[in-house]
Amino acid sequence: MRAQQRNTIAERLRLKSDNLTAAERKLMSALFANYPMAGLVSITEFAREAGVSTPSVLRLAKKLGFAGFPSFQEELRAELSAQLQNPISKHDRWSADAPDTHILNRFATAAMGNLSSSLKLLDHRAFDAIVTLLADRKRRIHLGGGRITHALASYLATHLQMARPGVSMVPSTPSFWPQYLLDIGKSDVVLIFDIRRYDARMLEFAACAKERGARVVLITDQWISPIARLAVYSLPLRIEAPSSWDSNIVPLFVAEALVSATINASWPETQARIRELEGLSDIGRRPR
Amino acid sequence: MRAQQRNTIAERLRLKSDNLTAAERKLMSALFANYPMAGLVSITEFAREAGVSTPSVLRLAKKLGFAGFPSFQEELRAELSAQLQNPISKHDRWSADAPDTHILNRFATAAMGNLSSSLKLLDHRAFDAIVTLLADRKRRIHLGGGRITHALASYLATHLQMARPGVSMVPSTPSFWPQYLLDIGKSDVVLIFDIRRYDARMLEFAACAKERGARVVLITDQWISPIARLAVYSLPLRIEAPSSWDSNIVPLFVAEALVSATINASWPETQARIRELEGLSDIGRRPR
DNA sequence: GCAATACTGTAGTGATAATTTCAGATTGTA
DNA sequence: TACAATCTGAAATTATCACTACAGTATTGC
Repeated sequence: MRAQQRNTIAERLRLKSDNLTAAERKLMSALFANYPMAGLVSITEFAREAGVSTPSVLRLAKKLGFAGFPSFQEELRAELSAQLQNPISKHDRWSADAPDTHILNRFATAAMGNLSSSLKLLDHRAFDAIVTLLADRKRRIHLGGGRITHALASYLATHLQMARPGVSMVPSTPSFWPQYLLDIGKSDVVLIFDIRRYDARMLEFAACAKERGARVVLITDQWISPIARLAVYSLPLRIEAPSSWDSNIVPLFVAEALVSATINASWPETQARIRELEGLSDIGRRPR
Repeated sequence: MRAQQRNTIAERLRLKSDNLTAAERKLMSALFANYPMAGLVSITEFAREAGVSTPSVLRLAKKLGFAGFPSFQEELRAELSAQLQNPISKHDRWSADAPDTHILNRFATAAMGNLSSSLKLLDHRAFDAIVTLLADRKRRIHLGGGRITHALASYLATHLQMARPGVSMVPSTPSFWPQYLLDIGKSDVVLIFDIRRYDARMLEFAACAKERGARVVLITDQWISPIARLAVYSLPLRIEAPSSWDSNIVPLFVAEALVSATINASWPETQARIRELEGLSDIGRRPR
């Protein structure tokens, strides 16, 4: 029977993924992280890599219809061997079974290209300087974005708020801006996401903030928002996607990297803050 | 010293091929006949395959500078692994002048690793099925997320709204849920982002929505939210980051790919809608 | 809230793999 | 043909691996 089964182990796992236990999912995930090499080590090592016990590996192998770990491994080797025979296959594909033209693969290629070329263009000293600003607790941080990028700014705000006090979102409604600007002063930092099509009103906001002495930091696309002229630092990123609009993966990447670097830059205070947050975080949740 | 050696085992063997003994040459040709798979079996089997004894294999391994057969094999695996991971491992460094340890480079490596293994894990048929649901204009779409993932859901909502009518966000305040649930019916789709730490209230919401006949779709992490049991489709993604919390780059990637695929799936109607949107989009903007 | 079920890891055991030892085989040289 | 040097594999030893039994821990269903 087993010989009839044409599917690869990867496919079989995916099909069964609904009725796998937690330990088995850990294994699946570890295997896919480096497929199929991760499974070609000893059962002990594979188990350790996935963070489970050896019996769990064995149980998974049996669940997939193998007599034991060695025969599971033999199948993996056979697959790999077959794959190495025809050089055209797989390698350049992201989602193993989907065709190259599948949107997942096309998007992955684009995202990968964007990230890679953004990072080559990006000045890491500017990045570090921005981190220094964000980590300075004497400054207040204001985050803003346009219609689309608002979600990014809000994501960054949520994370920065965990790291430090004095972080707030610029209201998305312009009519609230006057009173918001009132409280922006010399030591403040205004970080704006602005990618095409650039938001004319956001430019006005940035100009007002700068006039009041705030430092403007800009995250924009390769065509560079006009806000750049007002900004002390601006990071231009690549955002092309195989779709009718742009991809915000790289801006999100930068946002996450900024948060992480900011936290590292002021770890002792941040750690204390996060501890405190943990203590409070049951509030607003229902008891189990 | 050995660590310095950059050559592959194949190259090293060819260099040494002049002073190899008869048994060792047998091994070499057996290995090259099916490189490197032939060497990835047990020492016994490899010896038998080449027609020599096990000590001969061991002697060859030592001659090449390895401590024993296992470390020889480990090197073979490492070679193969590097070869298979091609698209990722090309860039030893992402941001040109920054050191490898710079957060930008570490984050980029993690992000690409996550993307690559998520796509291996991801069932593209489930993805396509979700797209079919999202593109079906007879269904209404409800998007929800937890504290962190709310921004993702909102990002997806913004884009889907451009593509089709009947898209709305699940309110983030649970007290509004009863009246919101009231309007959820049999043909509706509820798409939820839920990554650890999983939101217990979101689970309740999903359960209620399912009870009312809606189809629940889940985007989650590799440890899989409990909502998966209610969902018709769930996409588990990798979200590890070199920071104290998780990266949402891959979920955003999936969100963007979903939008793009949804638009493609119903292009004529969507095109008309986008044209109309263009016409309206001056409203709310000041004249230049 | 409690019992029943399913899941998971620890510890122990048998099996197999890797390594060492050593004697026999092979080769080249006088 | 004898001898030395080298090579090779059988057998014994050691280390590691694959597997089983069982008991503790979560989860589910009532």
